Amino acid sequence: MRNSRSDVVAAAMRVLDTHGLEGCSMRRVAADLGVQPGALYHHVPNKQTLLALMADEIVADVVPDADPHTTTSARATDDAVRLCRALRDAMLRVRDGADVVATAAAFRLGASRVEAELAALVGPAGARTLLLYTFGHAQSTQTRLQARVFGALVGDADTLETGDVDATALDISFTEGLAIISCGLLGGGSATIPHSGQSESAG
Amino acid sequence: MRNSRSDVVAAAMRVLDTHGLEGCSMRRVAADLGVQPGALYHHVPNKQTLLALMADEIVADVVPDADPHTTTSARATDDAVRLCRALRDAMLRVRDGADVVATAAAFRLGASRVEAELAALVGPAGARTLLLYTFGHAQSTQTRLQARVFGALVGDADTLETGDVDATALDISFTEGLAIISCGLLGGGSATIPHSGQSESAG
DNA sequence: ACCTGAACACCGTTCAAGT
DNA sequence: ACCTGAACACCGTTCAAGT
Repeated sequence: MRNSRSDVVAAAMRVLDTHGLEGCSMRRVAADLGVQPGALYHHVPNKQTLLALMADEIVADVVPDADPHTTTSARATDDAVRLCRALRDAMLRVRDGADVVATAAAFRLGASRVEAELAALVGPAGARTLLLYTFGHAQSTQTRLQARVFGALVGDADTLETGDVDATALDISFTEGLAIISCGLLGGGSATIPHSGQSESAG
Repeated sequence: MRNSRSDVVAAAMRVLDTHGLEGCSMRRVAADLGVQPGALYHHVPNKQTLLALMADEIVADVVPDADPHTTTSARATDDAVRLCRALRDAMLRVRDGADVVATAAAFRLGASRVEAELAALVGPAGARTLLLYTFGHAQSTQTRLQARVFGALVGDADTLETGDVDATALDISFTEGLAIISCGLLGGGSATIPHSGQSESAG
């Protein structure tokens, strides 16, 4: 054989890095592989599936950096926050990564590995809340940092006026929201208390 | 004159309703207006701008249904939650509305009217957190409900297995997340206390 | 099994020329 | 000022035919 499915995904990741999500066309991926556009459809049924595979790769090595001795719920919330941080880092590491992951995740929210891990720590409602916030903030961050680069290239004076944001300011902004949510998770009330083990369905 | 800018936006909203965001092409909007594609560029510089105008229209009449006697912060948080609910309703009211608004908002987070109102109630960090959650949840909701309709048309048996979600279940899910965040906003700690009047910059 | 060649049915955007 | 006609440089996807 000449090309495998993972060759296609690897090529797509390369094109994503050099041309961004908007420029990541099937035809360009094919060109990167030195192959005709139609050839891709032997390895992948359509573009949407290819994007989902890319999203999986971006998120692949997002792991909680703490061992699972979840006794107090304060500890669990802390682990969940760390997992969100790792997820955010993974998405920001690749060009337009947040958009790729968020788009693919929208289709199957409730079915991802990271969400399951979060749900085990802080319950399903907490997991959704954290995940949606993390996706949204990362997308916004990436859009703004990219706009800043673009503005710098054009020499746009408005850039400093409307978007005087740097990476560290956005980091702090992310942390603030995370603090609000985790505070709400600890505050009791309507927040579901997670089972310390797995949930009933592993599907 | 034959067509104004608002005619173009109105036509775009019609096309959005009948064909969805994916099918909302400049050429189709032009056809709806009985005009050549190039004619649109007399009223709008590009498609991105048209989408932003559509987003403005979708969100236009999102107003807080409570008067501004913000004395206790519990009251302010409640108003903020109600504003998020109104925003969500407005987005869900039109086909793919959440995607349209979220895409347009990503470009200028920190510059929208609704965000400013939220910030006045619960501070900038709280506003961002609520807004990103509301966008993300609404997008996910709309994607899933649409997938359910599609599955029903195709008669896909997996629909019931993987996505047994209805509108009310998603409503409850939204409320749960909102409860977590507002609980965090009230919990004090790192949440910024809003000024009861305006912030320093009205820009 | 994997790929080529070629087509089909589309896109957003530009721009001279008309009225 | 607003629009036509026509083009430019692209898309995703399909499919007979080759090896």
